[in-house]
Amino acid sequence: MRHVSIKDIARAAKVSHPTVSRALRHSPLVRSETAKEIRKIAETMGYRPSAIGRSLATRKTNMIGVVVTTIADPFIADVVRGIEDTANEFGYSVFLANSNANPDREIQVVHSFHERRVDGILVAASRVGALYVPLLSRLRVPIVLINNQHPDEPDQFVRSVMIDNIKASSEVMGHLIGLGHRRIAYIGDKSGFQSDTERFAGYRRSLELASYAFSPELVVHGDGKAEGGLQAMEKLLQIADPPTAVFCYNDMSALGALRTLCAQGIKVPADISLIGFDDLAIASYTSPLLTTVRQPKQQMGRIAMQMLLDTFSGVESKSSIKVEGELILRESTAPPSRCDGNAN
Amino acid sequence: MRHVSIKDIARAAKVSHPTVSRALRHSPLVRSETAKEIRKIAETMGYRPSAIGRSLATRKTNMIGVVVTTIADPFIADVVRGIEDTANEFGYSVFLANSNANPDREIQVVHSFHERRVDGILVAASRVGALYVPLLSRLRVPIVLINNQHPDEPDQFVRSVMIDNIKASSEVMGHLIGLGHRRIAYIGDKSGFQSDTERFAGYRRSLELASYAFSPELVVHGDGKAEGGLQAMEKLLQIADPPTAVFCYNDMSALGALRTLCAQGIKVPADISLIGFDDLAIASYTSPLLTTVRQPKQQMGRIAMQMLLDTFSGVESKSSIKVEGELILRESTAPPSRCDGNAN
DNA sequence: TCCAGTTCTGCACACGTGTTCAAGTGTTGA
DNA sequence: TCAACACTTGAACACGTGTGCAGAACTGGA
Repeated sequence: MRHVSIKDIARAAKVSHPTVSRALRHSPLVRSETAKEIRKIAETMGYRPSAIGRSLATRKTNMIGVVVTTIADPFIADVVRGIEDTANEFGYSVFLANSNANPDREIQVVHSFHERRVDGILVAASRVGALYVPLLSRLRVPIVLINNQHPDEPDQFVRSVMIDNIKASSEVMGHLIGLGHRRIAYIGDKSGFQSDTERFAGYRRSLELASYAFSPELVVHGDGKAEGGLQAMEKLLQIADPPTAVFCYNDMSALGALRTLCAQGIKVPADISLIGFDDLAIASYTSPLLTTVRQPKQQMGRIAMQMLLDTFSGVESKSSIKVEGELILRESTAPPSRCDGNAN
Repeated sequence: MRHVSIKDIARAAKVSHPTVSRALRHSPLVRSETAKEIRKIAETMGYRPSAIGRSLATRKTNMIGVVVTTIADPFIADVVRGIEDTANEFGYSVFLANSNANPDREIQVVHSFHERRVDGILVAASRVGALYVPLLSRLRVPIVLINNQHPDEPDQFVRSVMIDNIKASSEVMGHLIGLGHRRIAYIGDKSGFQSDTERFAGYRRSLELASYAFSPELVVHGDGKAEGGLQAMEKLLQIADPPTAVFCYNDMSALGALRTLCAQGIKVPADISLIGFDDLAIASYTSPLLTTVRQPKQQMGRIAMQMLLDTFSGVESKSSIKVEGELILRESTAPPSRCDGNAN
């Protein structure tokens, strides 16, 4: 016999297994001396109740599934940390699954979570395919999306927590415009991601509010990673009238952009101002230190998990929560040095 | 009824549930037309077998537990990615648990994994407490430690995969010494971690082989994170005869050190050479690009998971695997510029 | 001593699956 | 026609836990 079971201690304590079950769960239905004795024996025998057996009986697994694009993304890693902390605190275990942005893999992950009968699912992937959420929602399992507004009509099973991208984006632009920049570029993620779309919307709207021209050539798409930012910046430097400031979709892109600038001997912020998004740990260790928007990453994870817990306990809660970003001014932005091409 | 069970399709197909079980598992014991019919019905009814029920019957959960110090560490995140990829490929799901280097939490995690009856455990934490491994090994569950040699006597349940620290460390020192450096500092992790101890041992031995003096003031302990590297570097710059080269325990420490150097206007590598360990993605985006030792992080995760799979299938395999690091020469090292203090 | 009420305990079943074994059906050859 | 055999199926049980319900044991009062 591999593991000691409830019946083993029942035998040792000369009682029936339901009595053991009750004693260990501190049920008032069992005489306190008996309970104490049983607990002592269980302790001695190193008994640990099987979550498998319990799950089968209670139809609750106390497990949640977390699907991420890749855990190697520092932003996601921080979110997952918040999730896991909270989950652990409330006795839940988390399954981690990387989708690698691969649709087949995503479907496989959903099936896997389904078969394991997770109590809830958290999604911290940059993209939620059209196929994906419907598939998830058919599971009739509570789901919370992180930085991924649900595209379809409201669904009783799908909730979300996200950052107020438009507002944060407007603050970024307000800062740059306030410094005197007029030719401001935007380095985005791959198109189609909600976060990117919204941050870009804030960028565009800020230009309009300031009555500055929108130049399509100043918008370049990266891939949300350093390499994409690096290449995007190279493109921006090739245009006839390059920008004096660059707003990057996220810090990793900014890091890549910074690399390109540094390699070409362009000074930041003297020649070009650079601003990121996320406030990854690394943004405090670049040269110059990166001005960026702080996302409460870990807290977003905690909130998402808490929303799930609320759903489990039947607590009424909002189906969507928006958190605020915070503009962190460091060293990578300054007033433009050279004369603006189209000054009036 | 919440989920459709095997009995539901048995009823629908007018057969008994064992037949359904066999049909779905493609057992040759069931007539092929019957099996086909059953599978069709199962498909239609959206049936997904319950892993809970299956686990109870088979006494295998196809789940593994992964305990890490914190998933926010980029090195660990990459290792976990390799683990999860391989696990997923073979139908295993992974539980992720952050210990946060908190002993209470570690014990809790072990209990949690035990109750969930995971088939195996992977540990990618920087430190394995004296309390920790014995507790784990009492579970009689296969364990693979990553970059954490098991301290005690050989244990049939505990295996390990790790990088050859001494060799890599010697290569680093060989490179620096070859460039002409004599005063080489070492910025370590917190004391007591095996990786740190071994890398330091390589450092020390290389000095001896070159017949260079070992100066205790050139050894400073950080915390394995950027902040620790930053502070350690500040200390090194305060000593009377500062080093001409610094070997950092890992890239995060190097990043912090680089920040200090940059802030004080010290040029890398012109004034001081800097070298890291890990080859995190970010090492390719610093200024200057960081010379470092590449650890095959994702591959180490894959190997560790594969060792676990081998154990499950009873394949004989080594109880300890050592992988090689690779010195990646980039821009942060150069010959020393100033005269060595104690030239002979 | 007996009865009613309270406190405690165990039987039986449920949860969803896999497996052993016996029995059923059909086929072939004598 | 019957036996031997292969093929197919289902009854029964196991895995480990939780729970409704009946009944046992105990307590207190008349």
